[in-house]
Amino acid sequence: MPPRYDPHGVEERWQRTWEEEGLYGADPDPSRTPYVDAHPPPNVTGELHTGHALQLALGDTLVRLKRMQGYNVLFQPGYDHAGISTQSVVEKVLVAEGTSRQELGREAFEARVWEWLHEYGGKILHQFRRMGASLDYRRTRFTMDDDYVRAVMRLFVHLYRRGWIYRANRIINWCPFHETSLSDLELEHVDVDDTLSTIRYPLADGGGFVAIATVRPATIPADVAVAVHPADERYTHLVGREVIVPWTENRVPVIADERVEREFGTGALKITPAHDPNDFAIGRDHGLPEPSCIGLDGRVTAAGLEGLTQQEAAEKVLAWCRERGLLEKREHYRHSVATCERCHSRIEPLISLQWWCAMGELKQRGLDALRTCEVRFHPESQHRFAIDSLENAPDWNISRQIWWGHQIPVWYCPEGHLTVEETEPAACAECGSPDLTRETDVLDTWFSSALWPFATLGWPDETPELAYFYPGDLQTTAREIIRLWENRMIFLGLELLGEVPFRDVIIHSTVLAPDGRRMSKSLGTGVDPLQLIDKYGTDATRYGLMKNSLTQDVRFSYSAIEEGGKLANKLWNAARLILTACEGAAPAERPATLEERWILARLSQTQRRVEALLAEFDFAHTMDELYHLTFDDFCDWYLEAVKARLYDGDADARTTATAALERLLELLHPALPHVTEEIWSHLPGRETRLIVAPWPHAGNEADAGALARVQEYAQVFRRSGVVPKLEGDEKRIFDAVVKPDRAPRRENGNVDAERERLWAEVARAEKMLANERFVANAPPEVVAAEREKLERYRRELDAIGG
RNA sequence: GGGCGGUUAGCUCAGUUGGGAGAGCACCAGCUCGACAAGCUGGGGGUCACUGGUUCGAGCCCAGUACCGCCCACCA
Repeated sequence: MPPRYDPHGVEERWQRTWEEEGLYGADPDPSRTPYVDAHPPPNVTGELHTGHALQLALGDTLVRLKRMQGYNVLFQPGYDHAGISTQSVVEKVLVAEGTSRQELGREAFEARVWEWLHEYGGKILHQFRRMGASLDYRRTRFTMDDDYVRAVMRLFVHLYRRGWIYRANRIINWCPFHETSLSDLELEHVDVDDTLSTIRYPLADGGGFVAIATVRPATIPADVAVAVHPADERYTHLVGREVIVPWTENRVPVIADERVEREFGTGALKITPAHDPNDFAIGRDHGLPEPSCIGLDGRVTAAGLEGLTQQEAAEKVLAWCRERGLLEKREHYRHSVATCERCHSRIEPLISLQWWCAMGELKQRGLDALRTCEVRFHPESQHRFAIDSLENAPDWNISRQIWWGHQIPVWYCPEGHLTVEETEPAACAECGSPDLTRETDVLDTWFSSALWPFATLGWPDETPELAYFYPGDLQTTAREIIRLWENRMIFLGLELLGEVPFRDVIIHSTVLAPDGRRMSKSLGTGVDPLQLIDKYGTDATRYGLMKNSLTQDVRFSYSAIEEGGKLANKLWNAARLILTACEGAAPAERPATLEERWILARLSQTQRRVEALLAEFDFAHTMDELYHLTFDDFCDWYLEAVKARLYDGDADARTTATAALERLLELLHPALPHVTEEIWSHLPGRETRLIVAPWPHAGNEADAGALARVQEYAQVFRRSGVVPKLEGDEKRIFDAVVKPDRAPRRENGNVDAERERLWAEVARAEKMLANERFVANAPPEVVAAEREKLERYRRELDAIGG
């Protein structure tokens, strides 16, 4: 065993060994209790980032604990086909090759995507392996696998027959680059500098005008009304009259609606239902028409402006207004606009025929499960957020106009009848026409992701896996996908299988860059976890990420990773001492010494503490406990106390030390799997791997405080230089650990300073105890604790001759 | 605008029903004593963001303010 622990090579070797020996695998076994964590499938084109790394560290730590505790653990891996993301990546390749998706045509494009995926996709699961994630890789699933596609089709047909899927014209977010609709959740809002124009709409019956403010004059040709707030006295006399829209010179009504902000602009709002979500809602409620003046390519279609960009059209319209004295003013205006989160094109709100999933009953079932805590989000604040999100969930736009994805299983006949089947029907269900055309839209990626916890187990077939592993137990995810994913898995699990897919959802912290900003490639603030693994090792990276994971947002910290590296090295050297000090010593029989009873008690105590912390998913404090157990208790006190006997060849000391080390390794394994398994393999007589070693039973903790007095006196000695009066075992341990004869000589000043400090403490405690109100009002145990402290300070003062 | 989190040592963060301000890193000093210099021991360093309140006593509880951040919404 070399004097330094080097994770390189060791970690990858164990990752291979565990997987090859089938120790990650889980199969149905009715004699054992299952524990299931269906890990969020990353994008098939994705790369490991710190969010994944933290997510894996948390999930894997818990799953390893459960495995040791005897559960039949299924940690489910897989990929998501990630519709728009993947299509974008491949399209970029095509552009670089001088061709395009349109040129290839749909079928060839899809083939090309598969080709690309076979070559470049799916690398991220190899990166998951580098995190030591004990996923059952044999069971890797892809949301475009044949079986999975069948599950998605079944879901669509199921929901359609339930009457919850419908087709309707609504205003949607249109991405002109990807040429598809996007859900609200796929947008990114960015601030832009813009111009706010105030334009006068003359009253049709003469006698003045109404001025409105707009940032999009190009949409004026599609105006169908001007709206004012019903309580706005400036305008009440105009409601019901008509104004003339510039450029088109159409007559439109002035209407009253409470959604108009009186304070913004002039307090009057032009209504363009076809190109603004808010206007769309107002228009529908007032029964207004919905003419359009902008096409799918983002260009203007209005009469006289055909084919112009919106910028060009705006200038023409504004010039028209200026000539007629209708342009009141133009001013700089900074506001946020919606962009596509993938390509950052500006989103066009358009009215379009789309497929929708009604949320009514599904939402209700999900809410019931959340409110009764059948599923619990952790921390509690995220549980409330999940409920709020679901309560406010609008109907779900499930169709996308892209090519990479699950094509919607709807066929149209020439008569316009719809046939909805899982597989291609021979004829129209209504008129029998064999002339069928399939819907070209594909489904929203999250529609298929929502099946993950059960489609991975074989649903809709009644497989042994589904029967045994469903419902699962755990989900570990990021905050931003609670609405996109978690809530939908919950209500679909209830709808399709009658049970929630998991009990607990850990919402982990967001890892911010060291400077406190969001980690992002474009800001250059990202930290690459693979580089961390290369530099510090996987165990250190896992430890460091989990150490700082307590609050909602947490800054990345290199020093926390380094701390993990030190912990691994410390452990390594503790093992080196125990294993090399007295090789080949003969066994003997003697009662356990004070320090031996103490360390075993401390190990049990920490174990129970760790179990309690992990039951509450408190990983940060778990790391803290493990660190101090290893450094302070195990190395600095216990090993220092028994070291001499180990070198003297005391076989009992070695036996106990090895047993204590085993316990320590077991406690540390879930968090630091590699270094612990490596040390474990050096222990004599190992028959099983640590990864599947049984989690220990908590033992006797009576002696956990046995060294308290020695530790107190060590403090006093180290500060004052006065050797305390101790006897027997206590003196022996004190001498071995503190080594008073080797300590540097102290000047009298040290004694005086320590004496002064203790006197101050005594005075403070005496004052508190003399305070009648304190003694009367404070809880008895607090008063008792204060008396104990006072006694301790007096004892320590006595020890240094105060 | 809404929701949530944060503000404690130079940095990253703990601080468990209110009762002696902590850890790791960094810094300084001393230790090569048969595991580990990625070590051991000690030390310096804090107006616990601010204001007010409750209390014998507040980092912690209450009210308010400021600033930082994450998520959501979108007033055209």
